[in-house]
Amino acid sequence: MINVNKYRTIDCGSLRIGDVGKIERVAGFVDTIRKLGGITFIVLRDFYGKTQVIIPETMNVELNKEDVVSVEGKVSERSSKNPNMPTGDIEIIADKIDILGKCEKVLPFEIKTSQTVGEDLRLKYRYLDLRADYNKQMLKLRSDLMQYVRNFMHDLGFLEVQTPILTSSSPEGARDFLVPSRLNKGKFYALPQAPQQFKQLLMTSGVDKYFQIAPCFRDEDARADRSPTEFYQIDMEMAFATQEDVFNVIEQLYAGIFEKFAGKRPKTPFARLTYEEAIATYASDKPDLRNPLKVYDVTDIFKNSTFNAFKDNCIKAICVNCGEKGRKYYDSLTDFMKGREAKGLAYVKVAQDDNFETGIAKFISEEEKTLLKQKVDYKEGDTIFFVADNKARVIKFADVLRQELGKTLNLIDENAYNFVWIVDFPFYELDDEGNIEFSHNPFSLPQPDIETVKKDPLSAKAYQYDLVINGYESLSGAVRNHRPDYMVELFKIAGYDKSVVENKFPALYNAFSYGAPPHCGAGAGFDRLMMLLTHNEFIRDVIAFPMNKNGCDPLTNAPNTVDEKLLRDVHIKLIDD
RNA sequence: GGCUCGGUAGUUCAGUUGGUUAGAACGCCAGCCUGUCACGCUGGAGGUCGUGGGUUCGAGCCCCAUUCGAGUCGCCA
Repeated sequence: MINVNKYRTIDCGSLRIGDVGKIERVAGFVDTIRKLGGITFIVLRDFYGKTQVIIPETMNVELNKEDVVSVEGKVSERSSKNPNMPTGDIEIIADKIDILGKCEKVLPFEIKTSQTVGEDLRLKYRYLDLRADYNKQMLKLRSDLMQYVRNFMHDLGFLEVQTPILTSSSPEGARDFLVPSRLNKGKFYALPQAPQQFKQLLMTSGVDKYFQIAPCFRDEDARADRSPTEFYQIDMEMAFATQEDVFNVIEQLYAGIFEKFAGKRPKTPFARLTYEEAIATYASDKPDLRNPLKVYDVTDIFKNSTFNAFKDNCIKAICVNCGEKGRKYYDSLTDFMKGREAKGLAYVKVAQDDNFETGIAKFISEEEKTLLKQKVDYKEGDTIFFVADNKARVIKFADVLRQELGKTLNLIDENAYNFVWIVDFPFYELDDEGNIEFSHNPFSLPQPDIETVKKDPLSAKAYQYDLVINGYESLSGAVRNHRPDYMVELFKIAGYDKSVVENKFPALYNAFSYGAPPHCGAGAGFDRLMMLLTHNEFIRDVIAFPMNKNGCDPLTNAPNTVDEKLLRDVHIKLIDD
């Protein structure tokens, strides 16, 4: 793979016992130095591997860790082999050493253990951090994955099209990054939050299948699993297609990806839940189905309850066997829930002969017990947890409780991957003032049809879908609304005039007025996929040069101030807040 | 913007009720060591305890302010 030249004749990962006797030259970074009296062992590391080099006493060369050197010498069989490294049977007896780049400074952290170091320091010295094996593997995986996706989509006849980076504010909901225009005073470009408009315009242009591994920009706050500022999306769209066609392509793509990069081909087709089912059964629209726990609505059972917290509230229950966990565990769960702004956490334990013990046992009547048995089917040894509050809050609490129980009781197989489509998202919802609002995005096709939606907007569904993997929203897509007349109707229901559609989304509205094919597609988070494949819970660990939580890059000091002159060029004057 | 937690050696951390000269591990430097591979052994250097103020005879520890960082909520089609 490497170029043979004056620096090296072979990489550091390839030499084997059969190469003994050859004269070879290797180049790389000094990984470790072990000096034992007259003999010095160094391990040389390049992108491809590591090779041990012997430096004879007679050579008299001063080396530090991380020096970049080129070494020539004879490949020899080791007298004590190391079965833990691929090149462990051999070593190179150095004959000549050229120091190509000296590491003059004390390293800010040890390369091997950079994962334990504070993130800002790692990012400031990202070029050192990336020298670590795990980061090189990450970069390699990223490259291979990108190549795989590209080949797969291309082979299926999808056309890769680059869409603009400097564009106009798009109809997504996040804050835009703005770029001032020098040639157009007072005007701004926006960086795309996704190529949404362009891919739909491509459909209108007659492109049949489009894809792109697209950079997306959103000026929002970061999370552990969410990169601020910029991330990559596998973006695709198909004309004259249905939801089933998209599912089919995505399932094949993901099955292939997980077969190749995770060693396990998931069963297709993937499971499906409607949004309603997901909320009812798992209290989440992105449930981690590796977690077997279910959430039961027991509001009706306790409508006459004497327990204060249950009065006039929505109540959800989770039933689980907590094994030998004692009082301390229940207290810690209560604290956890209070930390999430729940008022408390009620529970009962099911003892012998289905008797209820501890917690709120004395508040539960025989009748309620019977109904509870029918609903959650508890067994001896189980604990039934209850959360009570208004409906929206109780769903949130049941969700975090279900996740916490799954985690702390080790109910989740960390090596498993679980795929589930969440379909039929509601089209509209009520906002806090009781007005009808779009629930997600207003540009998907309503189902079953426009007439039904007009009659009963709140029960209307959208042809909108997410693919959830292990509780992560990994992909999101929709059957798009390609009918301008529907657009106007749907906006009208949410209280927007026709002019809003025409003025705020002129490109799509106008384009569709010239005849557009029905189309649908999806956008899949590339970085999220990397996290799943590497079992990493921090998105910044799967990006070559990530920004920190505050959208800063400590390495390049971005974002930074600029010269007054540059500001004048783009007609910008800074004001003090 | 809110909430929670944190900032002590190059790095990761410990530091008791407020009490002498602030410790450990790894890294770094020097010496010893010819088969190590997380080499080993001996010694050494390295600190404005984030910053400012306060309480106190005395503050790494208590109080106030401030700043930086992590997580989270808001936000994130």
